[in-house]
Amino acid sequence: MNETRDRILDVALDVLGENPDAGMGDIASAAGVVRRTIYGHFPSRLDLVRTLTERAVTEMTAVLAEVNASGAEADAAWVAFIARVWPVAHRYRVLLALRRGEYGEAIHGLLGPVDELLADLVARGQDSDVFAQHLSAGILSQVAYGVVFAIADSDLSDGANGTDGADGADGMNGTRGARAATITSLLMLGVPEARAIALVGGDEP
Amino acid sequence: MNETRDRILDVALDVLGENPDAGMGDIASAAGVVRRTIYGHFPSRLDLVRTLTERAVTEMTAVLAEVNASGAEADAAWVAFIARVWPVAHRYRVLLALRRGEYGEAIHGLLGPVDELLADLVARGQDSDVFAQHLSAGILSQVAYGVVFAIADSDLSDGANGTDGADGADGMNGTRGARAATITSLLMLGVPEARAIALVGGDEP
DNA sequence: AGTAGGCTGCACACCAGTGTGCAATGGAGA
DNA sequence: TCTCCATTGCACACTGGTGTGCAGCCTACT
Repeated sequence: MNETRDRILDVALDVLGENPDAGMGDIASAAGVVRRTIYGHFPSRLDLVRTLTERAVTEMTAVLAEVNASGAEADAAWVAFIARVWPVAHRYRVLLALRRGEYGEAIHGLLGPVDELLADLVARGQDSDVFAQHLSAGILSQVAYGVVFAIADSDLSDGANGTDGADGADGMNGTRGARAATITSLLMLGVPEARAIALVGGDEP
Repeated sequence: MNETRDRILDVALDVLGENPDAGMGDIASAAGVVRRTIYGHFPSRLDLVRTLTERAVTEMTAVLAEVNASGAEADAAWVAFIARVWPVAHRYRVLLALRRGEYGEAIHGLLGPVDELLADLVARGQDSDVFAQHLSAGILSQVAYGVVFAIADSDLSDGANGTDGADGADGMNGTRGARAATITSLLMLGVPEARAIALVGGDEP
């Protein structure tokens, strides 16, 4: 039930990910609904953004916790993480964008769990000497995370971004992008190129 | 001459770098001036932002052109570039922030020269096999550039951010940050860790 | 058929930011 | 001292976004 509410959330995730300053009007029309309707589901814009962030954080932490508990080496866990996250990378991009948006301060707290799990993973890799130590785990994880989504933004041209956000397409460039993003982030984490390519599957050049 | 105008530009660079949505009021008070005064120098907010961007682009392209023409290998040139840019990294951060701001579209064109020079440098490195080729030169250069300033943002805590933005302090953490940012970006560009450390000077751990 | 609930399409009030006009102030140089 | 000029401190109009109220409508369910 609550089909409309879900669609609003879905669309808002996309719209705000692209432009954190998008107004209720933009979100509404993108969701094929009138502005007034959104206020029927969310009392305020902040409330919508908060709900949105909570949902994204929940999904992210689930993936991270699972990958983190798999017992794999940190670099392999990182690869698994990117592989799991990549198909909806443009979705989670909102986590980056919202920090800089209007009430980024209010949102920042919600992102704590994600930051923590990412830092844990990187710290684990640094402890077992598979990740470099030029930067603290906290900063390194944030930057690596940012790199992945920066590549997601530029590489896959987001495909058809029409009215409905039906994203079933893991198209070819999506796969290529995933490979590039994984390798690049691994390199940045200090994993040697040979090992990175081995981890990601040494297929095509 | 035009001391006030210069101070406005300086301060605006900082303020907008931190928050691209800052209003004329914020900039004015940060510059120790009343809002009305800014309109005496710049007819509109867009005009201020454009002037600002042009100035930043000019300085950046100067550094890049010089480093690019030095004849050094691409990785060494990159190191020189970061070394030159780092002391005022938080200043040039505006180039990243403005792309996402209100009229990022209008600004994007101004940044062309910087993007081009960066991509040239990276492409040169890829051609001579010192940089990795998982990503196109265009994307790789942008991401590496972003990484450097992301680290600048998080590492040096921006020091005293009081009323006047007098930034004479290249303090200790600034130097450490520069080293970390250079190594990290080199790793991401595909330079082996040993070579990266050699390039940056293999001093302390 | 009747009814309930979600959606619509207006109408507002409100606020924050932009850009302008104009008189007053105050300091630096002729 | 007088004058210029930048800066100030108001005033205002305008815009665009938020959030609310209310009457109507349309659909699904009974």
